[in-house]
Formats: sequence, structure tokens, C-alpha cells
Amino acid sequence: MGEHKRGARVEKTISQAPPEEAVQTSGSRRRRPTMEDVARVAGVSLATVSRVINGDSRVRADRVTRVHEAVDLLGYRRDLTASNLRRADRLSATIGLIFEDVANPFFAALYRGVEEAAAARGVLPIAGSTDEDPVRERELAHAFCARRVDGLVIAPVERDHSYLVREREAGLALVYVDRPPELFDADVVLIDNAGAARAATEHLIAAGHRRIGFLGERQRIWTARERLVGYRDAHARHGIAFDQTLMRVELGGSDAGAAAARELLGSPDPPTALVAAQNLITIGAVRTLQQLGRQREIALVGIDDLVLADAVAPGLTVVAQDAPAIGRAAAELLFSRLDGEQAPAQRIVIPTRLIKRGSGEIPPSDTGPGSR
Amino acid sequence: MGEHKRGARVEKTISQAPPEEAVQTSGSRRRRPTMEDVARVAGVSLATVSRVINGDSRVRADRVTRVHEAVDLLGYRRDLTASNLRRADRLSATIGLIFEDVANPFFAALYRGVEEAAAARGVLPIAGSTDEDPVRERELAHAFCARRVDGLVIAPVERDHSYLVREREAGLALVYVDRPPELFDADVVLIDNAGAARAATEHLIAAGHRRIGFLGERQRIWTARERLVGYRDAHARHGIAFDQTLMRVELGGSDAGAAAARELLGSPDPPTALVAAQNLITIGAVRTLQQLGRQREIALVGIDDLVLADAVAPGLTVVAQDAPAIGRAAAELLFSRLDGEQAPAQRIVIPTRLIKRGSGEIPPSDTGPGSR
DNA sequence: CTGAAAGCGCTTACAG
DNA sequence: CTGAAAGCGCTTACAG
Repeated sequence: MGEHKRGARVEKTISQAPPEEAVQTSGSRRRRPTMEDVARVAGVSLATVSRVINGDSRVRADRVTRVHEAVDLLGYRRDLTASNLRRADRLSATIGLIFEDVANPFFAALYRGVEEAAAARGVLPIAGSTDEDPVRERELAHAFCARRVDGLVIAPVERDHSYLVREREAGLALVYVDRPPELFDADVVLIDNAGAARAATEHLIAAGHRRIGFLGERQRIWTARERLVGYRDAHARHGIAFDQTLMRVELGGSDAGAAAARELLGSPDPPTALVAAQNLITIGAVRTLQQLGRQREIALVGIDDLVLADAVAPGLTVVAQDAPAIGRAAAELLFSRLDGEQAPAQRIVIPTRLIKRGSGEIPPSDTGPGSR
Repeated sequence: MGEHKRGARVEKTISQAPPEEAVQTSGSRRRRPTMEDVARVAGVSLATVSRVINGDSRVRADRVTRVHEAVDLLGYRRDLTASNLRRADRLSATIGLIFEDVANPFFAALYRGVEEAAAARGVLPIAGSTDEDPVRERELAHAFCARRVDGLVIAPVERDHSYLVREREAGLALVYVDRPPELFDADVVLIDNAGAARAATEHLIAAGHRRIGFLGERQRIWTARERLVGYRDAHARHGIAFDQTLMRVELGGSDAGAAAARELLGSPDPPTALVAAQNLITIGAVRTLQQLGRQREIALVGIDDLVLADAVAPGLTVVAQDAPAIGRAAAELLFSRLDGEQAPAQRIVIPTRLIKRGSGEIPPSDTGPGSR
């Protein structure tokens, strides 16, 4: 298959089954009826069929009927890809979604929000997961553009999106979610991450904690950095010295979160409370506290809500974000751009909400030198 | 917009923004470079460009270089929709996913499994949620077909998929997941639902329970019916009379599950254990048990695992299914069909696993006339 | 109101 | 090995 290597340079993610095999795919494939077939059966021209299918009101009523009858008879279904190729607007009624992981509950809910807003317009989303790999992100973006999506909703890993400027100039609508663009002037929908982390931390400070551990994601991720900022900010606001040893970052997933929590709590001068800065990390932290049997002794506030958060004991206090609302807002922004909205790039901030369920309301324990 | 009504009849879900507006979309749109542009810059013919892009090895090396240089210079990106229109295989490298709800953790994980298997082939998934609405299912299927997806992975709501026979004849690969086709002979990947429910129920019987409540989904859903069968089956196998009053079905979501659990436990002759036959229902059951403070008294086994299931107290015993594996298997089956595999329709059963965490190992309490 | 014709951006026989 | 030409299934000026 040496001949595939070169093509791959241009279109890496698109290489599919060897063409020579694909031809003989499914034994006796039946041709789909085309507008031409419909025209023949209805006894009108191809142009008239197209007009009827597209709801052009200038067609005489009896011809409209004839065409519809032929459509039903043949089981004709329009080929949107061909239609799109020739249309003036060149809209494919498809948008691309680039997320860290579609299986993460946050992004799954975001997807749903986008889907709902898009469905109202007859638009369908294609989604892909980057796993925080910038190469994968770029491949996905290219793969989506090759399919001529009308827009991209992207939770960026990569800082440099200059590889998308040409697509934008060609009309691609671009909306960032969860994380802002870094070198681009584009619409974005997100939460106040620093504010959320600050609220989480201040909630613990209000309960009397002075030694609050921080469990954060990889700092290459913007939200992770912002949340750390909010955590530090809360300390500064309350005149509490920031203690580097209470901070664990670069955590990828629940196991890493669990291990980091265990490490922190086993340290010589341990925290009396924890801020878990991402949903999977929170899961890990909860697990560790329970394994140590200290879930009623060490306070915990998570960022981003979880299913069953109200069912653990104590209930899990979180700063919740409204993922479906983020998705809906992003989709609506994207469509407004597609409709020609020329206003400057918008930054929409979806409010978060502190949900007190118990774990965040535990006062500091007297053990350890950290308590006052 | 009266003229849109008729078009809607043929392509309901595709009607997009009024074409007349869409034209003036984004001020000065720059045309994307085409193969023609590349050909001009490289000083070769359009056909040669196409050959190079497609990795045809018969092109002379220096021309290959020239074309690649022109591609880089112009920032050319292939239009896959146009390519697909003309190719012999007519493969779009896109597949459609029709799920109940992409935000449900089970389907989100299934999506991820499909995505991974598809990515290896350069194929991208488009997904839509039906919310168990057969009309929406049909709209989604049509919308996907209009975009000329190569195949459909479908968790069916509708029993009658005869509206897809024409598409199948035209080469559409069809794989069912989670639920089998009812009137169709097609590939399917699922779990042994009756077996899972039987295992859950027998686990409770082994712990000594004789009055086991059942919380099930809407019985229009195949998995819901199967799980009820398994529950009853377990009773029959152990010579326990089936008590209709212990069964609550048609539950849609966690709130309904919570309410039904509360109702059952408050009945004159209540169960000593519960089988929660779906993930959201399990969440509701856990919630109710905790609110009543009876989580250490009433046993509970859920079907399908949940995040934090090990963190609730007692830990949640479940019969877990491997959603990513279901997704991967479905995608691989679909691709094998696309590659020409002609074998009879397959039924792949992905094993489930009982995970004991505490809630399912609670013995029957002595309260109530149901205990022996 | 309608049809013949051009053309969207590609691939693919067909010659050479 | 290469190019001119036909054509995939549509939409859209252009005439009438």
C-alpha cells in the first residue's frame, strides 16, 4: 500500500478502506433514485423537481403533486452532499464538535445542549475526542473541514489555531467552549473558572479551614490554570499564605486524583480540606477519603457536579456548571454568525452554582499543626 | 415562508436557514482553493493533482513534489463531499449513531467506543438522541442518509425499520446496538439483558431475599422488557411466586425511579430488596433509600454501572456492562460489512459482570411480613 | 411558471 | 506516466 503514504500527507485522517476493495463492497448494490428518475416518472424537468423539493412556491400546484407522488413511489431521498456542492450558501447543515472526551459527563452534557439547539435548525453535530492531544485536535479539525461542516465548536487544547484562519475566511463559523481562544479573536462560551475555584475555596475558608489542598488537572489546560488562579486568589483575599506543598497538579483522571489526595493527606503537615478542580479528580478524592475513612473529617469541594453526588456520605459539595446551557449558547452563537451576525467576538459566561451537600461544610479537625 | 412547507414533506429535518439570507452570510468570503488552483500553480493537469492527492503511485516523482508544494502554498484542503460524489465506492467516511440520549453515561461511553474504532479508519461519527421518540428516530435516520453516511449504528426505539430497506439495498451498513432489530435481519451487538437481570435477582435471592422489588423502564424498550423477563425468570428458577405488586415499570429517569422506590417501600407488604433495571433508575433508588435512611436495610442491585458507585455507602452492587466494548464491536462489525463481508447477520453478546460493593449483600431485614 | 444548460469540486475511464 | 473529457447528483441563472 505504498501509494497511500503520499496521499496521507494531505489528508491523514481520511484514508479509508483501500479503494480497490471498496468497489466490490456489497454484492448487488441498487442505485438510489435520483432527481432525474423522479423527473422522468413525474413527467417534468429536473429543474422542476429540484424546485418542488426545495419548496419553491412558483411551481404549479398539479406539478407539485405529481412530483410528490413520484417521490413517494420511488422512495426518493435527496442527496444533501450533492445539493450542498451546488448551492450558493454551501451550507452542509452539519457542525463539528471537538472535545476532550465525549464520554466525560461534562462534555456529554455539552454535546446534548448543542444537539438540541442544532436540531431546531435541522443541523447535526459530528463530534470527536482529542484526549488533550494537539495533534489529534488538528486532525479532527481538518477532518471536519474536509467534510465541509458549517462551523466548529471547539474546546481547544492547542494554543495556535492559525491553521484555521483560511477556513474561517472561507466562511467556517468558529465558537470556543469551556476554554477561550488564545491567539484568535473568536466567540467563546465558558464559565468563570477562577471565580468557581475561588468560590469553592472561600466556602472552605468560611468554614474555618486554613490549610486547603488543591488537586488540579494538567496545567496545559486553560481551565486548570484558571482554577488554580482562583484557589490562590481566595487565599490572598483572606490573607492566608499560599503553601506550595498543598498543591497537586498535572493530574489526569480519577486514579491520579485519588493518589494525589492520599499523598497530600499523608504529608507531615496535611490539609484539613480539599478542592478537587475537575469532575474525575473529585471522584478520585472521594474514593481516597472513603478508603481512609476520613470523609467526615476532611472537607471537600469539587468543581463540576457528578451523578450520585447527593448519594455519597457526606453529600458532595460542588460548584456546578450548566453544561447543556454552555452547549446551547455555543450553538446559538454559531448559528447567529452563520446568519450573518457581524458583531465583535462575544464572550458568554454561564453562571455556576455552589451546591452545599455536606462535604464542604465540615469544619477543620484539630489534628495536625495546620489548624488554629 | 410558505414555500418551505412542501419541501419539508420530503426532507423535514434538513430545512435550514432561509437560503435567501444565507447567501450574504459572512461579508467577504474567500473562496477555498480547489484542485484546479493547485493544478495551475503546479503546472500540471487537474487529473494529476487528483492522483497525487489520492496517493496514486504512477505519478512521476518530480510532479508529486510540485503538487505537494502547490498544496502547501495554497493551503489546499480536499473537499471530501465532492470527492465522495464522484468516487466509485461512494464512501463518505462518516457513520451515523442513533441513541436514546448521548448524554446518558452508557451511550456516551458507547459513542467513545465507536469513535475509537472508527478513528483507526479515518471515519467520523455523527450522533443524535431520540429520547425514545420513534418519530425523532426516523428523522435522524433520514437526516443521516441524506448526508450519505456509510452506515448506521442504531439503538432502536421503532420496531419497524422497513423505511431503511431501500438505503440498505443502496449499500448502507446497519448495525444495531443495545437492542436487536425486530423485523430486520441485521447485525447486532448487545448484552444478555435477561441474564443480567437474572444474575442481579439471583444474587439477592442467594442473600436470602424473597420479596424483591423491580424498578424498570418503559416497556416499549426492548432491554426493559428483557430485564423484566430475567427478573421473573430468577423467581421461577427458585420456586418463588412472582408478586405483581413488587413491580414498577414505565419509569423514565431518576425522579420516576425514586418515586417508585418510595412507593414500593411504603406499601403494606414491602420488598426487602430492589433490582433497579437501568442506570438513571438506580440513581433514583439510591436517593430514596438514603432519604429514608434505609440504605443499610434494603438491599439494592443496579443494572449498568455508575460513576461514584463505589463511593456511596454502602457501595452500590451492580451488574456492569462494558459500553465501550459494545461500541467498538459495533463499529468493527459495520466496517467488516463495508469491506464486503457477506456472512449471515451476527449477534455479538458482550459479557456483563456482577460487581459486589455492599448494597447487594445486605440480608433481608425482619421487619414486614415478607421475610421468612 | 418551466426547461435546457452550465457548473459545484472532484474521480475515473479513455486515449495517448 | 499524463491530460482532456465525461459525469457524480444536485442548484441556479438564463431564456422563454
